[in-house]
Amino acid sequence: MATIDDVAKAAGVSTSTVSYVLSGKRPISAPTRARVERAIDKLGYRPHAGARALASSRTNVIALMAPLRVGVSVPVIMQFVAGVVTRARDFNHDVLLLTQDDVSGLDRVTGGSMVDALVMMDIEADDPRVPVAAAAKQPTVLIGLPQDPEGLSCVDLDFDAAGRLAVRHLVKAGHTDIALIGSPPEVLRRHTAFAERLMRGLRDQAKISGVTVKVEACDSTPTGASEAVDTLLATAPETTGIIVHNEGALPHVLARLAERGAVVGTDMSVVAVCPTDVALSQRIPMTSIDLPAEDIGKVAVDMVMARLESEQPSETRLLAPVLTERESSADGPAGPLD
Amino acid sequence: MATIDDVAKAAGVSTSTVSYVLSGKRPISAPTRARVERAIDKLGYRPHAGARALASSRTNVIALMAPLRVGVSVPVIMQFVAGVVTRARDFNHDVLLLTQDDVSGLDRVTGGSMVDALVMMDIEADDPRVPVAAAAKQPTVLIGLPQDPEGLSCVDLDFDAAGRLAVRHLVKAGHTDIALIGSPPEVLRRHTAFAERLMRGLRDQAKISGVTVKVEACDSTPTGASEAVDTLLATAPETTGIIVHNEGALPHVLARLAERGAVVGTDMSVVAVCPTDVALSQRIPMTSIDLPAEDIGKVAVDMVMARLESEQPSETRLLAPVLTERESSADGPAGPLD
DNA sequence: TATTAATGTCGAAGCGCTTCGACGAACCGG
DNA sequence: CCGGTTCGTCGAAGCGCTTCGACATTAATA
Repeated sequence: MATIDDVAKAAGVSTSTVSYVLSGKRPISAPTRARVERAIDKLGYRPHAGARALASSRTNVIALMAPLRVGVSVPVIMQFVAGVVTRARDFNHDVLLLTQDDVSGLDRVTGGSMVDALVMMDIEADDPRVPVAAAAKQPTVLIGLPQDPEGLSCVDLDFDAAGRLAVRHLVKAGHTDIALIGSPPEVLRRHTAFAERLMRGLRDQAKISGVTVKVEACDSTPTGASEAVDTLLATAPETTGIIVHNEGALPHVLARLAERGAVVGTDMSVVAVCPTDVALSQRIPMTSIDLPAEDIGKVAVDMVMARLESEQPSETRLLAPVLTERESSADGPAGPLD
Repeated sequence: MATIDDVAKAAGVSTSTVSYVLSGKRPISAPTRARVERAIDKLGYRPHAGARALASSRTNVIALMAPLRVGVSVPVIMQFVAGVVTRARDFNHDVLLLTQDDVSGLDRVTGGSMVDALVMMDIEADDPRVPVAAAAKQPTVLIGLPQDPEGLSCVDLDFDAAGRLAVRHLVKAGHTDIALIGSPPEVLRRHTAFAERLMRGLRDQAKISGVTVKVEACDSTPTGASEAVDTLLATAPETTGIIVHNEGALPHVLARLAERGAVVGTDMSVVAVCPTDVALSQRIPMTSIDLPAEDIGKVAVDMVMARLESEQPSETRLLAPVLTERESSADGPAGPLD
């Protein structure tokens, strides 16, 4: 491999000049720059990342912690990941992927200065990674909202507002008996932030609107979905509006409803909280509140890069939920409220 | 951040001694080692990855190219990824994730010595990345089989054998009219290796067994699956055995078959080629040939690490397919052949 | 007991890059 | 026409680590 000195020699300049051509941190005359550039691609020179990291204390790598936990939809995780990776490249950064949610990986990459910054997904209310990340010298952005962000920046869909929006939508259409088919029990047991926030929004709005909301946890399997639907139909047969917040279970919930004779979009209104592509690839185009996973990933990178470039106060960005009406919801027994 | 010199000073030894304690490359007496180790965790010392990379020309990072292409099942990709990441950690390596299939990313990370080795997924017959990887100084393992591996190691399920096995299984059960519902047209257009190999195996065995195999490409959408099923039933109504090689379409294929009145496991035998968990999470437990994605990922890492530790000739490892009978297949019109 | 071989530790020379201060040359206004 | 800028370039000092050769010690061998 050619080194910067080889390039300097070939171009007849000093190494620092080559470095400045590369970084643009000092003015270089056009002819010199041209000579250097010619030498660079004649030799096929690539700066050594480690040497660069050592000298500049910048790695141009960010870490992405994307725990592959049971109960969370893998395609949705990947949408976040894709957003992060894509946007990181726009900032000339690469992504180091950590799939275990252990704290050890975290301080390996931060302590060892392997990365310039951190993005962490799937944050729990009381996540052990948060204090560790807060103590690191690298800026961190959380996708999700812990109880105490400890000065870290956060970004997520405003699930609280999403919950309220979903209920309002159903109430406005005349539904008074509403249910949530939610995350798998494991997810709730972990106090995953987004699940709890949606439920809070739901309940708050239900109280305000004076309607009932029955909550049913649901495994992301055909069986789990069937059970959830069955117990719902058994314990709250008057239900006419269902909110589904579980990408994996959604198709099976719809299938079970069909088997049980409930016609979605007529007898039963269903609002999904999920990425748009998931909403559209069901048997019926679903009325849904979009979970803009890829965008959130991109915003996370934007935020973390901003903090890298200049000291900035931490901020929390909650994206406003957008509900799109499609064919899975209709007016309820009380008729449209206008 | 504490440096190795700080540790040396604190322990009253030279820096090289600290280094040798860390690497174990030279014998160090127990008391010295103890003093050094105490100093290390008193200071919270972490070696600087860049400095280490520069001095040792080892980064302890491997690159994983996992292009997120249309038509390939995201959960399946993630199983490969999970296998790679997990196993890499066993070798004390982290994973740099590249999701674009462009060659530029490839030589950024190899040329810049950002990684020690490479694992590339989703290999096409004539993949432009292959020659580039072959020219890199880092060892590379391909998950998939290009036309010309150019001295690189490869690992994959033996799709050729899988195709033959699937046909043999159906023929033995008395089916003579067999069909494949395969990958999406985009995947075939890209000449993705595994899709073509499965089809080759299928056809070879069909010729040998004297049966017909109708091949139907299939989008991984409800519509795509329905269309595939419909045209199959229209153009080859005598079909009694179907092989499905398309994780995304599988549930929709089964749904459509049900709608069309074909009882899977009785009228119609279906063999899936997919990961076991996918086979088990269908409406019926599917007879399937396992695609051991996570294992393949792990093997890829094992192979690449072996080449890293000692110069070894390249090898191609094709995992033997295993068919597990479950409830989606049964004897056909000609009855069991024994 | 003299000789050789481990064993344990140190010092110093890099690894390839960035960056700071310095310096000559060209350029400005007064 | 001269002091003060600005521009373009250079040299050298690190960044924090690994690793090689050297050098004492101590243990094993004859």
